[in-house]
Amino acid sequence: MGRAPCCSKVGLHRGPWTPREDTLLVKYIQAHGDGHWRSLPKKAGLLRCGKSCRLRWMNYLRPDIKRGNITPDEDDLIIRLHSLLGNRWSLIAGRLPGRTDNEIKNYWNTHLSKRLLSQGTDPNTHKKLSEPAVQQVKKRKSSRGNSNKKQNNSKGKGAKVEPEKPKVHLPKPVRVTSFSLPRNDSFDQCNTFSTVSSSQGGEGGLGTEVVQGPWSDNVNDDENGTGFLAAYDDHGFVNGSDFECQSHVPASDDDNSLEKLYEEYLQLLKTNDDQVQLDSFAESLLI
DNA sequence: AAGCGCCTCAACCGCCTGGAA
DNA sequence: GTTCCAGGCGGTTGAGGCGCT
Repeated sequence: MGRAPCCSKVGLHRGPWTPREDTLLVKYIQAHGDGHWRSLPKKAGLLRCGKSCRLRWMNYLRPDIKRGNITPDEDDLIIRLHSLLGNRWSLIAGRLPGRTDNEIKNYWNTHLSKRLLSQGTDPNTHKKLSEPAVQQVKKRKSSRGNSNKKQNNSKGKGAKVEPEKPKVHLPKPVRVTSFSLPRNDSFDQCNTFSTVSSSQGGEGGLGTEVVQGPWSDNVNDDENGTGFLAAYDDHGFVNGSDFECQSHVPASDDDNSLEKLYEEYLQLLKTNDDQVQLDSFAESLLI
């Protein structure tokens, strides 16, 4: 018995949000708070599905969101958290102040997984790929621009040749309830480790601190620049037990706090036996 | 300059879970 | 104990931008 859609799609707007819709949503939430997503659109005068409103608010309109310019340290942290948690984007996002799961998921899929592949690391297992696999990746990369360049193109939906899809090799994700890890609270929790929020103006109001635009060039150009990925490979982060955190970029408050954050997680792992490492780690994120 | 194809990322979809009835 | 509802999550899609030929 299939579940009915979350809302009737009839007569509802879809696709990109207009500035007017954004304004309506923001004004409503500022006045009444978020939650009750199903009834919210109606009350706010929006012809949108409640889910769509929630997504828009969570990913783009919340005042505490910072967009773009993922720092190399955040980059590093995402990779390391992913090696521990797998595709549990919401958990990873919860550890990165101002970042959303969608943003991190996209960033992983478009940048980091490719980068790991090109470095000879399996983005799913975070283990070294066999030599032929690495060469295949490089081949594919270099073949870009040739007539045979169609690979994982979503536009060719019909005859989609499945490239190796990322599979999670970790236990089933633990759902984070709004009680155990509410979004905003998670930022606060992060801030117990870090001072990030104080520097990014979370209370700046809608859009005042939102950075629009492409990802930082630093990130894209960082392939070998800071060397942290080389360290990643060399230290085998997969088990989370035999590498050392390294600060590879000039230390700012943000960078240090991210390092600290991750080190705390590592300590949690180190203090438990191997069997319960992941569980403990996951639990630590939920408290 | 034009056309083609890839890349990015905002948005959607379907499923799952927890809580209320 | 069961069913239904609402919220949350990860996976997937596709429009638009961009680079290459």
